[in-house]
Amino acid sequence: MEYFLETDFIDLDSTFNCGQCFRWENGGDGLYSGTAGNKSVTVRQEKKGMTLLNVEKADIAFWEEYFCVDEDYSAIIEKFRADSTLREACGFAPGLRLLRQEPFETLISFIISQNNNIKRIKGIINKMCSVFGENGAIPAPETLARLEVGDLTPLGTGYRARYIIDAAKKIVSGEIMLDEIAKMPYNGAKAELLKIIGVGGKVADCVLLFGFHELQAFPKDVWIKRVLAQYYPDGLPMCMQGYEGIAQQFLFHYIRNLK
DNA sequence: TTCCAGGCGTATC
DNA sequence: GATACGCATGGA
Repeated sequence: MEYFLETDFIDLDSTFNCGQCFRWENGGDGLYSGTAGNKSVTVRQEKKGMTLLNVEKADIAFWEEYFCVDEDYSAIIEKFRADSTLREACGFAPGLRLLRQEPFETLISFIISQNNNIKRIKGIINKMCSVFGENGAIPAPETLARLEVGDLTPLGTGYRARYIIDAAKKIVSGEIMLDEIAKMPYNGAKAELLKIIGVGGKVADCVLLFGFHELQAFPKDVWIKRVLAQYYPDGLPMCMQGYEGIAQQFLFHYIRNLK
């Protein structure tokens, strides 16, 4: 069935291409096809929201959650206007919205992302899903935990192969419990994620922000470090407080697309 | 050929 | 705690 998912405003192009997700493809004419968790859908850009083109009724709630339809961005962006740099970044892509992604998929994706570029990240994740996943979804932790480094290196994961396997093993063994992390405050949740080999502060913050919707997480990658040095040498402005992660994403998308 | 990419582990101080 | 270096891979 088709379903109109109403939001205040969401720009699918900047939302899917701002580096938070890796599994959406632009089909042209305002159409995008993507996979999240074990569900796939095609969406069409609308003025206020989007139309889900091939969705089952039972999955509508899932996509409403995924697209965070109840987040009040007009209020958040209004607060951000107190800072001139952030005001420009929001003006550059006013319809950019954070997604609420599946934690394990986000964890594996951002382990792969380290010291890598977005195009390659997408390719590696897509290969991993088609080779080891069911129906094109990200492989289950149990599947990845059974692999050896040599099984993954053909995908191009490079030295990150052992990190991926370590993450999967710690989840299968129960040493890391994503359901528990979801309930924990930011600092404790981050400490748990840091137990995984290959997960440092930046990857942990990405997982918390994109996978657990911890909006105070502020991932510091090479691009954002340049932003901090150039625009915020004395720290982040007050107007970001509580929504540092959303601000980060506007800034990241802005700085990457400046000529 | 060298440099870089949504960094991190390890060694060393 | 800070800093230096190596690391797989492929595109520029």
